[in-house]
Amino acid sequence: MKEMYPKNGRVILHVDMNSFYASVEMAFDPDLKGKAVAIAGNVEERRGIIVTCSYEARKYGVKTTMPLWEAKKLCPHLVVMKPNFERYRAASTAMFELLRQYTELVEPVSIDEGYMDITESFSFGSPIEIAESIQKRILEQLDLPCSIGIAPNKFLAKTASDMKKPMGITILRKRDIPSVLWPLNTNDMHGVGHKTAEKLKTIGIQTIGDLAKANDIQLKSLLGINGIRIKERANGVDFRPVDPESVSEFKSVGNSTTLPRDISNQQELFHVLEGLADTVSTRLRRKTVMATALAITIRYKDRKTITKSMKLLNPIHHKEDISEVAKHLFLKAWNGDPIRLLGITGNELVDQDHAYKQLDIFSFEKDAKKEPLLNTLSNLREKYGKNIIESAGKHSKEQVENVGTETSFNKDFLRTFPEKRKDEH
DNA sequence: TCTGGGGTCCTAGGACCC
DNA sequence: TCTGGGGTCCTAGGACCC
Repeated sequence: MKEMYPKNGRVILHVDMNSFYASVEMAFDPDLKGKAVAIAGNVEERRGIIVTCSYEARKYGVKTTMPLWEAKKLCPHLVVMKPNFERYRAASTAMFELLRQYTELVEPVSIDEGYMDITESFSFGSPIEIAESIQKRILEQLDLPCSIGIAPNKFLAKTASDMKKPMGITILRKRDIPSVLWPLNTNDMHGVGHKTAEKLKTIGIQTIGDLAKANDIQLKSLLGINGIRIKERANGVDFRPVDPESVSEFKSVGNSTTLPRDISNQQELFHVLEGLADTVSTRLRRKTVMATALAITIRYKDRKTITKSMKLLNPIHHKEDISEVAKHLFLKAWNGDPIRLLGITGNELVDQDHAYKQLDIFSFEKDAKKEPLLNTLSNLREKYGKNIIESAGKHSKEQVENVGTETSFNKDFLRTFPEKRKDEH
């Protein structure tokens, strides 16, 4: 089996859990086995959609992202459940622990799938023996089905795991590419969605094989750097390493909600924002990070979606601060129309300890940690116009100190200000 | 009475700097 | 006699994925 791969080639597995949420519910309550089960968001409200469904439900045409009412029409006896994320997280943790018994090189990509680099794991057997062992043990120990792809890189492994569901094991070798990969339509490719597939059609590219042979210049002008990348993938080229650390390097934390009805009353909307800020605050703290930038999302009833974002002078994680900045952004973005969805996202996250250390360097007030940091850029902008650095520079010393007492911002601000200016030349 | 909620990455224009 | 060519940062929006 080993000589199947080039001497210095890698062996990558992609482990993909089959209809994960529904399978976890069935493992939890075996009475559900064999039934048409669907997990749906917003079950008791309108606009619920199918998040995952069992293979029995799929037989009736029920699909992921389908509106709930439509799924019920197709399958009247559908068992609809709300998601139990704690259960799924627990199952996910157990699954990844099992994978790590074969190698440390395990990269979770989402709650229900991950890559493994088993190039050095030959002591556990051939790649296919390892895949069989993993699949069998996940089924026996967790009562959960999965599909596994075996290939020389991530893209091909991911493609392979998708080819046989449920409970498949598929090997995709480089030499299989022309016969297996190339006949497929481009939008079957991971990384090519509806829009890209449509664009590709305009230059006569329908299949992955067409893409593999496409003209670089034309692709680049049509799709930018992504055009080149998907062409490489279509040729089975993908050098991305399996990175076990990537999972802990999250870059944003957000919360959004579709309102039970479209709302245009500002007080109600503010109340929603406060709830979202509370959730984001809790999630930030749980991850012991703070946000250095904040964004809000507004979706109107015609589904037009806009975002408004802002970088902050200091990292925040208190709900009061998040709420305040979010409302500020909201008022700048909202055109007064009825709103369907609101969201808040914290971006440019920094480690909490690191954030406090920075405050210490600026010899921040001793009680700074007790009081919410009402010293965001938005406050200062509201008081002193849009360019706080410039306008503050024109204030007298007393005025600047006034800013400080009102916003508990003074020392930080005064020390940061001169450093912001680069040397003249 | 169509289309949730969690994310990542990329692009493009304007401001600003040297 | 009004104007170049880098570069970074910020913001908005789009595409994609599970």
